[in-house]
Amino acid sequence: MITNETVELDVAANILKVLGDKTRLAMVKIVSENECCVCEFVDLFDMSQPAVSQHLRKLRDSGIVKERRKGQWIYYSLNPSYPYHSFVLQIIKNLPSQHYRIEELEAQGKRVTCCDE
Amino acid sequence: MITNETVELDVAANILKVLGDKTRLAMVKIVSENECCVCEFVDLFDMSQPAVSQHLRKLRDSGIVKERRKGQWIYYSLNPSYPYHSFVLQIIKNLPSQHYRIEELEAQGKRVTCCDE
DNA sequence: TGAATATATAATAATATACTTATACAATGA
DNA sequence: TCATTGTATAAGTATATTATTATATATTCA
Repeated sequence: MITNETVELDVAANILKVLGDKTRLAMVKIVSENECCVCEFVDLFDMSQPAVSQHLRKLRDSGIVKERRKGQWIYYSLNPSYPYHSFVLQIIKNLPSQHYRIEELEAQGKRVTCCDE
Repeated sequence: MITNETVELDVAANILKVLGDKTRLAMVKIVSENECCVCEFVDLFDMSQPAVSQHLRKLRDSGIVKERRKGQWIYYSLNPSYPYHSFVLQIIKNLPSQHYRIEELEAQGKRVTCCDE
């Protein structure tokens, strides 16, 4: 749901800066559709694990996404308690779904098993 | 008016990167409400003329804003023919109005006279 | 407890960004 | 035509960003 609250200029600029990177924008769209863990991003983006971690840290530090540890894995998802969550949703809603990427991972057997809990 | 067209990920990331700067985001919000020329931005942001010009160039090169020469002055405004115009509108619609800034300029007599044409 | 796996962090290097100063270009008006 | 004003561009510099490599931390399991 999209509300009509105004977002201060500098807050908005910071959010847009964090989202203004192709990798991070894709990450945000992906976690808005599927909870996802670090090693899956490594596969999805064909990128080193530290590089992925550092992008995720920016997203986490800003508050846009949150993490949830499950055993050895840390799952990332959109953070609905983020004060500017609806602003983020509004931005990503017109991005093409990235669900097909998750399906490709599954087809390759690379999706982390998380069917418990 | 906001349409529901999807915006490719890398296109969106580039737009967000351009808007992910406080000065440029303010510029875009301002020109969405008032056509504005370079020297006015210099006053508004208390910033050097070349710095302003370089920000405007990024906005112009991306297609987000357009320019119109009027005598010695060059006026900037949102570019409604930009293919992703509605995406930009959607982003800036929740930013606080910057019209008061223009009114302050007017009160100080610093608004460029553009009452002709 | 120790090895294996998942993730985070630190240090570093390459590149990008956003200013500054100096200068060029364009339009106006005496 | 020349001085003035508004704007753009070029060159240089300081800082920020994003990757890499190396290492640390955390969890699981034998």
